Amino acid sequence: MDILVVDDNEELQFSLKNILQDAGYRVDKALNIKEAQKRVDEKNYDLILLDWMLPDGSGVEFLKQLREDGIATPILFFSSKNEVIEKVEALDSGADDYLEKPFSNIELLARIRALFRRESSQKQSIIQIGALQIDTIQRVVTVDKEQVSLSAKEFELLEFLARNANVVLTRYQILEHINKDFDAALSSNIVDAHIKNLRKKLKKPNIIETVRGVGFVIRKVEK
Amino acid sequence: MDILVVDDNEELQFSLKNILQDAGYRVDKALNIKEAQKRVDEKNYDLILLDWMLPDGSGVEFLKQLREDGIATPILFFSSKNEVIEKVEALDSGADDYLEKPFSNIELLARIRALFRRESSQKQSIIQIGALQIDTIQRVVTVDKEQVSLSAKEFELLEFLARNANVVLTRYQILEHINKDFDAALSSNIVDAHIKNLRKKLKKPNIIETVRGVGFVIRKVEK
DNA sequence: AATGGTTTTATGAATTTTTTATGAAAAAAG
DNA sequence: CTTTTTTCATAAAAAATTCATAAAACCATT
Repeated sequence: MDILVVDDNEELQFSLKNILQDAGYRVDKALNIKEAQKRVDEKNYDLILLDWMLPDGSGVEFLKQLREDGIATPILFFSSKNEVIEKVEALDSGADDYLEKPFSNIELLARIRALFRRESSQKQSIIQIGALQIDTIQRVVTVDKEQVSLSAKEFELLEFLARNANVVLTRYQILEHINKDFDAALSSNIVDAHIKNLRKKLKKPNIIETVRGVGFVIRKVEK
Repeated sequence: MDILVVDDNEELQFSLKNILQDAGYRVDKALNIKEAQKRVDEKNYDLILLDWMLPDGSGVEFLKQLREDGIATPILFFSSKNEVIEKVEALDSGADDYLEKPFSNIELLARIRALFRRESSQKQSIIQIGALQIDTIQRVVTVDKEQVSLSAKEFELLEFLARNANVVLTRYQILEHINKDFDAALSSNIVDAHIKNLRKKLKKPNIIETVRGVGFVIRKVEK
């Protein structure tokens, strides 16, 4: 597993390199976009850790360039000290994940594993749909950047809907997914009850759309 | 059920293989068009999952080649990261369905099931007739790319007409199809009422044509 | 071709039925 | 004991159906 760390802060470089190498990854470094471009041309990386701001441009620009060149390597953004990542911008530009300083080594490694986990290689650990954002590693949900506190079932239900965005899920499918043990408790309105509470907590009730006669859906483009 | 997955992204290959095998399908893989061609020559697949862009050419080219060779295996296109499928081009070239990244496992499996459910008539999960498009998995109807919101019965009725394009369906046939329980409620004008509302919602009333004395029809080439 | 009568279809509105939303209480879990 | 999950009864909303009537198409006759 080859990881390229792109950052101009040598200290951070050093500590990241240690953390990653200890975890068994091979690590190369680049101090700026120009250098990063050279590395990418030479080798196929499995992951690129990309600083948000670099001396010769913004990381987003580099990311866009990479995607235009057809390079699909997973990108994990992180911010150095006082930068704030524009999360939406990052994800929209094709980033796979991001991490804000200060971050724990455990979280960093968890996110890297999530990106590598092959069974779910396509499973993003952060799901962003409009104003809704679900961080499945930190188990944090935000709407318009405001944090929302959910119960376990509510979180599962929301994640399920979000991961299957645009697919109308029946009550049965949802129940099957959030209730491990259930013998056709079809008469119950568990799902409805959770949906109600979710809508209330999310503040924006129309994030979750009711499809009458079928079920519920979160659409990427709200109607 | 044999499925051939054609994609150069090994990670995606791996995860698709897992998903599909878990769902009970046998899966072969090909990393490029050349390899895919070889596989197809050796075995009759029930479905081919085809990446939009491949290292040795575009998926569309391969699709056209297959059709020219008289191979009618259903094709489901999908895009890898950051590619955008030209949906119309895909469907016109003989693809049966398409899926854009990121796609949910449930949607993928639903679309595959839909393709297999093609008893004799080909049952596409996306039906395109002139300006009318019906995505039966996402349950979205558009006319001239404008989304139209339909009730459950309206959707069923429209799908029924669209799936039987060019066939004039009697009120009885339609009623039989959209009403599970019905004992010859022939005196009712349920169908007429739904047709009326549908025409209004679809904006273009002549998508659904009345055949006096017989019933209704959606024609592929409007008269 | 125009007329009038007949049949068929279209439509608006009222009514009934079905489906969903919700508050609150009971049960279960932690 | 507190929080979460589930159930239940009921309110609210939406959709399906019916009904009465208007409009259109058809047909036979002049």
